[in-house]
Amino acid sequence: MECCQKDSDLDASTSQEVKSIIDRAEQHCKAHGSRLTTKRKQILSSLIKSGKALSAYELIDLCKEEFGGSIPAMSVYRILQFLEDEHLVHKLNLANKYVACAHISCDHEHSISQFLICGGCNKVEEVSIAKATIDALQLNVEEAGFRLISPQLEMNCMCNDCHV
Amino acid sequence: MECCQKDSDLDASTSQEVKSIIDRAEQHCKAHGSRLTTKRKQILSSLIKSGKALSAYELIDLCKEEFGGSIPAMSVYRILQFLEDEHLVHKLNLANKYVACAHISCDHEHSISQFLICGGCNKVEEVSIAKATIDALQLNVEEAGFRLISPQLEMNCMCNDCHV
DNA sequence: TTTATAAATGATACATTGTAACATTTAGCC
DNA sequence: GGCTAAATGTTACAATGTATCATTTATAAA
Repeated sequence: MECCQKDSDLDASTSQEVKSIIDRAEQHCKAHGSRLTTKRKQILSSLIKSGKALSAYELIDLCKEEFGGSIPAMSVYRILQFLEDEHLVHKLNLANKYVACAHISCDHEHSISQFLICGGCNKVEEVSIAKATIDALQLNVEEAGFRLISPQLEMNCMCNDCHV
Repeated sequence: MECCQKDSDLDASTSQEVKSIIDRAEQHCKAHGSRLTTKRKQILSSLIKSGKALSAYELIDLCKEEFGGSIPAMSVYRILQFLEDEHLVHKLNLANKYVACAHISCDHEHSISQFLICGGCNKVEEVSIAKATIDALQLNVEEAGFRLISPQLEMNCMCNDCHV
């Protein structure tokens, strides 16, 4: 098993695990001279706990449910932007949703990820792509006279739980 | 050169070429028991002429400019849905925009496409992916317990014209 | 040709998503 | 404490997308 691959049946992480990931995220921010504030922690841990891709407005509801106070939409978008800049969260443009990075707790830089998004329950798996596959796609890009900007592969899928 | 590969400097197709593609699209619809109405032709030919990815509202403006009468948003969305169902148009979810299929004039079924979307000018290239590459991605999907739904790869790029 | 029927389009109102601009609060530092 | 910058709140609005019902248009039957 890879260093940062989670167990298959571990979508709903225990609060202990969540806390550990948040701690790592906080260290990461501190090292970068930024701060993981309370609200930012709330958003991030909501994302981690859910194990799914969530929209900004779904996160508002979830945070209100779980932590009480309501966070305005504007703040949620700003916080998501911050978390994305810190590489703690990925924005999935296919679904207009956000998902916690699967690699917060590992030290290594991860390369291009392939995101599998379940159209039924919005569960997301972030898997890594073989270098040869990336190279093949990259070659297509260059041959067409383009350059890659956000090297992140998103695919609309159905997970086996949702697919009847 | 492949059967359906267009010349590199042919983004703004001549009206003759557009007409020819529209004719093919009309035949295609007739064969499927559907109709390519005037409004549907307007939307499709606007997309073909532009050679870019356009949003629904950009299409409204373009059609008004070019054909006079204004098409309500609701109709545009319905028409785009129709054209997508007929495989004449692809919806690019990354950009919330629509692009004419590059293969309207070829008979063969085309496989999974890789869409290169320029973040500067929204120019789009639709290229085909080697089977080995598709298989590699597909394998990742299955190993994660997912099934592919819309096998269409979209990538945020910059074209060489926009990239300074 | 006229009439019934379904398909296509129009109109209205509204839900959702996202952001600009400015005000206020909070945290860190002297 | 008091200063400064960062973070969050508030308001208003732009952009995108859809539900619902009304109207028009095309097709086929009488």
